[in-house]
Amino acid sequence: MIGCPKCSEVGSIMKAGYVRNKQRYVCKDCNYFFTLSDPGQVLPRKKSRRHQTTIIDIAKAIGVSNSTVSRALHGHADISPETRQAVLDMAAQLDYQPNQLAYNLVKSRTNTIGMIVPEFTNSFFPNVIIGAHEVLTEAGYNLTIMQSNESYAVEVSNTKAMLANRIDGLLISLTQETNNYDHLKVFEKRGIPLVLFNRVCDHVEAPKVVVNDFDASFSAVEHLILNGYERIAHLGGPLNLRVSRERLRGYRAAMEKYGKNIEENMIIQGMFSQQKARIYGKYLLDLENRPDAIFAVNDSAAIEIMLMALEKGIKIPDQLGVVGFSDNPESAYIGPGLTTIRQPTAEIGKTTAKWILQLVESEEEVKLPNETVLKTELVVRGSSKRNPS
Amino acid sequence: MIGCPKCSEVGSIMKAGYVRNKQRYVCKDCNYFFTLSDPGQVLPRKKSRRHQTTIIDIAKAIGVSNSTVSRALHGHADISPETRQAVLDMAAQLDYQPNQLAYNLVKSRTNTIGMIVPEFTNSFFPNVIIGAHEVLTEAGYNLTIMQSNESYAVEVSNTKAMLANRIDGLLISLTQETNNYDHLKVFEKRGIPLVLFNRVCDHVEAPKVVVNDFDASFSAVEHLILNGYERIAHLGGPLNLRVSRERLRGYRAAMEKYGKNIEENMIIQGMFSQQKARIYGKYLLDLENRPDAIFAVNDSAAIEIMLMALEKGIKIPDQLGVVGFSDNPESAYIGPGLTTIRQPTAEIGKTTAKWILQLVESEEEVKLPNETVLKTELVVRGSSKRNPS
DNA sequence: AAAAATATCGGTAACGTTTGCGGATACGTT
DNA sequence: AACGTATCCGCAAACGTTACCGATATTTTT
Repeated sequence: MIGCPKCSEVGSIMKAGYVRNKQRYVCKDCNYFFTLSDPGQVLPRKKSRRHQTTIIDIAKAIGVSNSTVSRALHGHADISPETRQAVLDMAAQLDYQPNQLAYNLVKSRTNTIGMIVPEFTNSFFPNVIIGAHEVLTEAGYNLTIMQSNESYAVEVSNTKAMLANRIDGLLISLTQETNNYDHLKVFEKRGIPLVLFNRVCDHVEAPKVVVNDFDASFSAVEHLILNGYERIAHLGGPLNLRVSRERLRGYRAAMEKYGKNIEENMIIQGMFSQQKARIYGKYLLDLENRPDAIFAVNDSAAIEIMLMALEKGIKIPDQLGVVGFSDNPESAYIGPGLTTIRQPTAEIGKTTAKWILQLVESEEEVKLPNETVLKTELVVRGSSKRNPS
Repeated sequence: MIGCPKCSEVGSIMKAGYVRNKQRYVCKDCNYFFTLSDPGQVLPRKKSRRHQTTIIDIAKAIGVSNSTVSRALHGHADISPETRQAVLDMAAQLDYQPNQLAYNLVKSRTNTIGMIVPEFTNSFFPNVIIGAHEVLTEAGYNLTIMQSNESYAVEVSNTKAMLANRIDGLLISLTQETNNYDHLKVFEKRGIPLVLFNRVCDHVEAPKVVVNDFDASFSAVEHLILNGYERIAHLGGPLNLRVSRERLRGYRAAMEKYGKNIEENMIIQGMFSQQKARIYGKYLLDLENRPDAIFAVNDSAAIEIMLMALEKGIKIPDQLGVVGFSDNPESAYIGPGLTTIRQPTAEIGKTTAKWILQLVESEEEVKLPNETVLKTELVVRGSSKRNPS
């Protein structure tokens, strides 16, 4: 028979359902519900995870309280040299590694900066990362990188993950699809600093780090014009990105300044991708009255065009001038060399990182949004060097 | 007069020093020490940090317990559809974002894989990252990347940071300086899975993902020999890395198979760096009896040599054959094109990630260390194509 | 209708730190 | 003897979640 664990009564026990597949009883006398611990059952299995030595382990080992250990490990005051040394020794002996998770939880900060980039395939973003990584590491911060893969949906999910992981600040360069910025406004609302770079937008109150796209574009097109090209096409990026708009503006401004006719069918604004570049390039080169120069939004596209021209037997730079953007490593070596705009990639990364550090480490919230414009450089190579005809 | 907070005695209170600038008292009767809370003092200042809405906020808002909210948010059973919906609605209304930190702390896992790479400047590691990133993201894991900058000290500090952040697993490619592996053995000791790739070592019990360096090297040198080159130099990497040793072995094997004399002064094993490559290249090209071909450890070095040869008026491939390793983007375009070994970079990343996922998600600890060897491909371009003389 | 099973929910220890506040001693000073 | 100062250390409450276990309320079965 079963007895009540409380009143020890035996006669008044009744079944009372199941809970988690275990028979449950109730004592009608004292109205006490209980289940019987199954003696045949294995003990609650020990955590399979190996036990990591904690502050408490150290405390027990040398007979002090955990607060003392904590203070000793962090060089606080209020502790005697002897105890401190004892703690340090024991920590080494037990191979103690602090649990950053617990630390982060209680401090509500992670010492981690998040970074979301649209792609990794061009050399641009890796180089930006190098720069940012350098100054963040220097300042004692970690860098967590995510890749949105040029997809708005992925970008949104990335920002959520960043939020959940409680990063201290976010560096982000938008995808070519991004038209809605609510996922960024969440950061404002929560007071988590944000810095945009390269692919920025105007609808978010945050510092932005960009290059002088307008000037760069202008000088590129001007360079083409001064080399005697007349009918210059522009293969641009998606217009929701400010870089694309600025580069288009620069293109138009230069054309207008020199009185060149802008043929609208020779301006293409499209997505960034190798495949699209090929399609657009083919379109331009197959025009019955094809352009004598092309200013492309990036080097990948420019190189596609150069390769295509090579196939078609179009001579570069004599019959076709080409200028790219970003100075990829391969651009220096392809054919006669690709004229392009060199961006200060590492500098962009460093500047972005410095901004976020200022924001993260400032007590006040009064930092005004600002915009840093870095300088690019026109690198003239063979693909556009022709004597003015 | 002051009364004792304990025995309410009034006559027996005496001053007993200060503690933190506050007058301290002792009751001679009950021997109770106390200080008086200063009523004029400001209340403990509110946390300046903005309050993030938590599970408890939701629970209070709709009058249930936090455990109910937790269950509702995670799609657990034991919850009615109505409550669940109410929780979900309130969560949306309060703009609740789960605190991954707390989650990680209680679960003792972070859903994050760490990755340490020696450098970012070549395209190799970024491409590996792309591959790893893809499968990890797919599996719901985050990827935290750190860069050791080819420095052993930085690598050690990186591993400590990874440990502190309680990553679930580590992917690592060693620096050229790394000779001691104690920092990796810590991971074994703690049962944290580890996968090495590319720059692996033999002294750690962990899966390794590499390419068939020996075969690749062999075929590269063989290719040179079949193109009529006789006196082939090898510009290799540091010998503590297995890749360097394997490539050297492949070089020797090919030379021996075809009965070529190996001139030991034409084998250089050195550090990876642009500067070193220039120095070693200059040495080789300045030899009074200079080699007629050079097999370099990577494309950067090979390209340095090609540029230097160009300066010196040495014709490629007629007077000098060059083969690199890794197929950087620029290699296809430089001069006559650089013959090189293409590595399946994305594949390396994916394989590495799959391994770590298996290890992380397996309950058992019995996964034997293994080694995955991926295949490379010899890409023949102009820098080595000469008819056998 | 009593007894048993089911469906929902709450209470409360963990997880590993940090930190404010106060206790306890030792020693020096009126 | 009474008081002041300084040093060192412990208590316990956070931080936000999860999960085990027990407790009701409701439905189903006998």
